[in-house]
Amino acid sequence: MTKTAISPTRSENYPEWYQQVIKAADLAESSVVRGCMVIKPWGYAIWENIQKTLDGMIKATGHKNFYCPLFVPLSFLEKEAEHVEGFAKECAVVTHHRLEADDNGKLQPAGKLEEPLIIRPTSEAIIGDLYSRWIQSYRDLPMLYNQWANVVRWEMRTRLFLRTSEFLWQEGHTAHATEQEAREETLKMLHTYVTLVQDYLAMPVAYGEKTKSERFPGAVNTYTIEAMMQDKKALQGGTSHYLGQNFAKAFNIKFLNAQGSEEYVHTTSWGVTTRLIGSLVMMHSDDDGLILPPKVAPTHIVILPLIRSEQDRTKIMEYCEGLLHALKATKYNELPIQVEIDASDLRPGEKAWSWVKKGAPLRLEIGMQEVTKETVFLGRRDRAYNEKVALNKNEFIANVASMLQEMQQNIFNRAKKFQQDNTVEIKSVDELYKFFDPKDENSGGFALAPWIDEPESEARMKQDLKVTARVIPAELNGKTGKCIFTGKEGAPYTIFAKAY
RNA sequence: CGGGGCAUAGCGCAGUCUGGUAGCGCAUCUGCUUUGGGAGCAGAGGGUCGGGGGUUCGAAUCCCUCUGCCCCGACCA
Repeated sequence: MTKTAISPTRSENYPEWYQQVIKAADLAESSVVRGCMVIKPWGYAIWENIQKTLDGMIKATGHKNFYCPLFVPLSFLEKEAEHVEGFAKECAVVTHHRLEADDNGKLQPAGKLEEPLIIRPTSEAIIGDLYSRWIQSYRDLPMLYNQWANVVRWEMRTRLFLRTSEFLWQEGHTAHATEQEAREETLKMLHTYVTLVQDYLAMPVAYGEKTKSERFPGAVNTYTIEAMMQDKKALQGGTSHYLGQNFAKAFNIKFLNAQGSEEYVHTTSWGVTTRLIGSLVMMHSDDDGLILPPKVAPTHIVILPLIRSEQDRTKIMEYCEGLLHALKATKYNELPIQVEIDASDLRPGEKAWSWVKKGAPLRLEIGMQEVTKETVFLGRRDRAYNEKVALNKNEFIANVASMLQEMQQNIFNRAKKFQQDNTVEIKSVDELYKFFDPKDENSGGFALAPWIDEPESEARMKQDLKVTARVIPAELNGKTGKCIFTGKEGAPYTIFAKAY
């Protein structure tokens, strides 16, 4: 029986384990403000790494960053009927612009606004208004902009990173002359997200189109990336929408084409959020805490000096500094390797465990033995804690980048295997009900079944099994079969799962 | 908005039924001893018991009221 750093373990209580990992890794904590979180430096550094990588990808595909206001006039939101219906219930509304002390000295809102302002739940509305003025001619198209921002959705129930009232994201908004071009853009960005999560966050995903009921309010088509967590539930990691001319018509976004006649543009929008950090935690971590894929880790290698007697201090620290500089001069994933010496005076065991819980990929314990023998004593986060090895210092430095890459690949492979092992093709309603057996806690996963998208069977699954249609996997290239509910032919294979 | 809970030290809790000087664990601080698998011992600091009102000689405890939060449901990146 081995003691784990995180209690409870995943098998004992998965949701509580998730909260404890976040706490132990010092990623974030909940704020005094209901439903909001404070993202702490280690968590924010992960977000900055995701941002840096994705921002590069967004720019490489021809987009430019801009920034729009936090506030959206209420009347703007009203313009697209489905859109407002989808978001109305979760809007935070600003009605006043001043505070005045009342007779009891309590501050009261004063200065009522003529028109209430909505704190953006998403920015289609305000950007629709901008684009209607910015776009006049076919020469203005395509308009390819992205913004990094915070948004607020007043959710009923919140969980750190997975669903908070305020969250950080990027939202791309593009306008195109033709439907075909806008559709290509939608899919291009979907694939950008697939690359980001798979190659960078080491998260295998199923990707493709959403079913009708899961569509973004106001979209013609919604595409998604869906990841499987270690409790076999699905988590939507990002979306890309083809909005057709819905927003163009609502906001009057028109252009003169080359032939001199007026047309509505076709728009898209796409986004990923700080939720990615939540899925990263739930997909890769273990009962000892966070496990970070090296590409996203703020610190790749932590050097832990073990100073037994003061007379050794200078020698050990010099050796550590030398190691630090040599490692910093090496590159992984085309960027300098991030190395840190933890010189805090915690006890060795405690210090090492704190970095295990934070998910640092490599730990180097350095004492007099290493100094004398010119070695490093290495612990890897993808191996057991006590599986440490002594390696020649120079060999380690020479091989460190490939070691990190091997870890990155291992982490992806392990998650991929888990997803594959828990994805099952379903041929009948009976099989579906067996797969999601409510009496068996270990049941479930991704059920791949041919299905005609209609409300009756969808409601039935949700009611009986708490299961929803997650995605029609694009990898199957439109493969169809006999709908398991209606028996109709031509039903697209669809992934069903319990979802976050 | 429906149903159920909770509010006591920085964090987690006991004490409330049955009223009688505010407790425990962790964390913090100090000292000594330890240190290559999460240290031990000794000591110290820290709370108008969520707010307001009432009953009482006396209220964390009983009554009224207000506020905030959590869980289950509907909503959701």
